[in-house]
Amino acid sequence: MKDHTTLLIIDDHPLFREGLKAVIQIDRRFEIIAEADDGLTGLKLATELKPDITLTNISMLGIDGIELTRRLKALLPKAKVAILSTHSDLTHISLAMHAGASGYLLKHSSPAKVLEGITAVANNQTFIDKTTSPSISSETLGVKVLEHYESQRAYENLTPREQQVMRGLVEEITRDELAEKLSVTTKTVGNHRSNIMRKLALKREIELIRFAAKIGLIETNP
Amino acid sequence: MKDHTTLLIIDDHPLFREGLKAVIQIDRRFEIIAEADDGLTGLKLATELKPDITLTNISMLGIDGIELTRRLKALLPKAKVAILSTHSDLTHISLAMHAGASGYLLKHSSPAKVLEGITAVANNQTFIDKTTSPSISSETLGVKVLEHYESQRAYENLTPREQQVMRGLVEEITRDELAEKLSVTTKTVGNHRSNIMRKLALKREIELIRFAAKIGLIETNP
DNA sequence: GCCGACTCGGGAGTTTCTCCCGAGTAAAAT
DNA sequence: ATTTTACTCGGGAGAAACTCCCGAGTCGGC
Repeated sequence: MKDHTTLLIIDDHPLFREGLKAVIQIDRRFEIIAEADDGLTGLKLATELKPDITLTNISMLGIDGIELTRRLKALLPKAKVAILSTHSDLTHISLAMHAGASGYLLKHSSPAKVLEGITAVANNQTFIDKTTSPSISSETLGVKVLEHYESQRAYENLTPREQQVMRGLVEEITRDELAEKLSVTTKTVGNHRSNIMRKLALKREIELIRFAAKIGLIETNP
Repeated sequence: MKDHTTLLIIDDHPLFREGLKAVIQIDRRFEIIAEADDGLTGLKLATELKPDITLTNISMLGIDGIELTRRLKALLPKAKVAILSTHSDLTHISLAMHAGASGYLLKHSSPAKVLEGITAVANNQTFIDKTTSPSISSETLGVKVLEHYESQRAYENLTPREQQVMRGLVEEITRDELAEKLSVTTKTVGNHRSNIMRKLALKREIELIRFAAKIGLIETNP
C-alpha cells in the first residue's frame, strides 16, 4: 500500500461527514481530498480527482451510492469504492458488491472497524462488515443479487400495457377507476391482472404489493 | 441561558456521534457530558445525569427516540429533548413534538443549523428545522398526530378476534390457510374481514396493507 | 402478404367479498 | 337471576373480482 491513500467522501449528512473526517484524520495514512453531499457531484469529483478510494453512502437523492458505484466503475474500472451504509441486509450488500464496490461498511459499527475496512480496501482487498449479517457467503450474495435482478427483469418482461396496469393496481384506486383511466373495461383490467400474476408467479394481492415495493414501484414510508 | 449547557447524545451510529461532537465542541457554551448508542442506556443516563438537553436520534433498536422522549418527559417533565433525525416527514415530526420534544433537527442540514437548533432549545424555545417540509404549522402538526393516533385507536377498537384476523390477512397466506389456522370456516374469515374494512373505513386490499404498515403491524423493508 | 406480439374483451366458472341475519356464549348490568 | 350487551361463528343471496380460454383487431417486421 502506498504510504498515502487519497479519499473522497460522499454523504448527504454534513454531520456524518464531520464524524467520518474526524475519525479518518487520526490515521495519517489517509488524506481526504474532497467531499460531496450528493451522488452527482460525487461522481464528478471522483472522475476528476481520481481518489484512491471513494467512500460513499447509499441513500442519497438523485444518484444513489449503488448507481454511483456502477457509473464510476464504468468510467474508471480501476477506481475503488467503499460503501458506507445504514443497511445491513443482504439485498443492499449484494447490490453494492455487484455494482463493483470493494467494501461494504456499516454506519453502526465502530470507528476502528470502519478504518479497518478502508485499510483493507486500500490494500486491494474486498471487505464486508459482517456485524449484523454474520453469514454472508459469496453464494448467498449471488442468490440475493439474482433474486433482485430476476424481480426487476420479470417486471420489465411484462408488456408496456401490463406494466401500466400493474402500476395502477398498486395504487389506491378502484378497478373501475383504473379501467376508466386506461379507457378499457373492468374486464380487461382483470384479464391483464390475471396475466401479470401468472407471469410474476404471484398468488395474492399482498405479494403483488410487496413485489412492487421491492422493485421500487411504490413507496413504503420509512 | 446559562453560560454552560450540558448535553447528552444518543445515536446508534458512532461515526455520527463523532461528527456531532466535533461540531458541538466548537461552541464553548455546550458541554457533552455523556453519550449512548441505544435508547435504553440513553434513557438511563438522561435520568441519572439530568443533562440540560438530550439530543437523540429516532431510529434505534429497542426504545426509539420518540418513545425515549415520551418516557423521559414522564419521569422528568422539565427535561428538554431535541430530536436529530433523517426523517423530515410530518408524521415523524408531529409524533416527536407530541411526545414532548422541544426541537426537531435534521441530519441533512448544516452544522450551523444544528447548532442554531440546540441553542434555541437551550433558550427554552421550540425549534423545528423546516428545511424540507416548509409548511409546518401547528395545525398541520395536530392533524397528523390526530391521524396517526386515530389509526392506532381504530385498530385497537377492533375486537380481539378481528385484530387477529387482520394480522392474518396482511400476511402472505391464503384465506383457507388463515381459516384453518384460526379454526373457523373461510366464510367467517370473510365476514370478519368485511367488518374490519367497514370499521376502518377502508375499501381496497392495498389500503388495508398500508394501514397495517402505518401502525407497525407489518414490516416494510427499508 | 403473413407472422408474432400486443391489446382488448366476451363466456363460463370459481373464489372472494358484502350485507343481512340468527344462534350460541360469556361477561356485565340491573 | 334475569336481562342486556358484545362477541364470535356461520348461513344465504347477490355482487364483485379473478382465472382460464378464446377470438378479433392492430401494428411493426421479415
